Amino acid sequence: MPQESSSERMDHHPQTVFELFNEIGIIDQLATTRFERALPYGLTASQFSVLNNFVRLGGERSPKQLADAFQVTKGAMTNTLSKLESKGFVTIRPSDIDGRAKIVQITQAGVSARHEAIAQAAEAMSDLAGLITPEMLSTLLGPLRTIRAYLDRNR
Amino acid sequence: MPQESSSERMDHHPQTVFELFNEIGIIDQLATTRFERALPYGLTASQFSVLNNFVRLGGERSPKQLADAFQVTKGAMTNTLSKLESKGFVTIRPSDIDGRAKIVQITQAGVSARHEAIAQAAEAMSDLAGLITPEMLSTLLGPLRTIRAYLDRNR
DNA sequence: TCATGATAGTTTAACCTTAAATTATTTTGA
DNA sequence: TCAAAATAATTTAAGGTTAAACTATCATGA
Repeated sequence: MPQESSSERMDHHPQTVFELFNEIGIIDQLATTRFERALPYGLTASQFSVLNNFVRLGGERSPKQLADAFQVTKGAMTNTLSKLESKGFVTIRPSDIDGRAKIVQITQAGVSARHEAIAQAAEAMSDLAGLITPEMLSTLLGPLRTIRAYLDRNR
Repeated sequence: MPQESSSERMDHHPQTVFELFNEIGIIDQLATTRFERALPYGLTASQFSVLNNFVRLGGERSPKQLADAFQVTKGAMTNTLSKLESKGFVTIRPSDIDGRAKIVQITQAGVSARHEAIAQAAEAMSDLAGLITPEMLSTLLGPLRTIRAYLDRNR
């Protein structure tokens, strides 16, 4: 008899789902603020993410690819990349094979900046590594990835 | 022998902490966008939260109390409340006992708007109630509350 | 081939947020 | 009592984001 005795528990379920997103929203805000305060060169979290992505994955990417990877609009990525370019942390050149596209590449200065950023951010976040145990992490990451993937698929 | 054999696993710990906040950030963005699309009267998530808070907890509160409760600056709350006031969903009057303070109260129209918002948001989020099981919820909420409380205490 | 539609990137306007400066009022303590 | 500090709310400036409009370039298929 599916969904028969759903009254008591299911009635509260939407409320706690709402609460889940509420906690997530507050954590995002507090963690982002804390993180950005620690970043050098006036880097924002978005700018750092782009640098980090280039160092971790290597290679070159177009603004469109970056926008998709970071779930922001193309306009937002145009803005982020122009900030990074004026700081000398990326170069942007037109694509040879697609006249509409551009190609973004990290510079040596960008690699260094990312390195410093990692160091200072790790410093600022080190207390959290004490609070958040590896057990908590593995407990949280799985379900959160599932939720993120679903929201991403169905937007 | 505490933290002796920490090399392998602990070396990855900061990275996964970072990944945790990354997942949280993306979920927040996707969930907020989805949620706000469903809200009536052009309500933002912030505006809805204020209405919801008044309905759930009742009573009256000052802008400062609301700002603290929702982790935003007083300036942001001034903005949110003025939007709600111009929509007729709250009233704002000066306090009798403290000349610096104001007192905010929800209106009947505000209560109705919140009711409609709940209904439409539940509709838009109903698929998530299927994905996010009660077990996932109880698994996630505890640790997330711990992290949120810590970040809140140490900002 | 060539018109139509799709795609990449930029720009603009609108909105929300923070941080800081400002005004007004209350609280504190010498 | 009263000057100094603290508090409440607003305003301003600056920054980031989205959505939509716009330009330029490619891809499709009749």
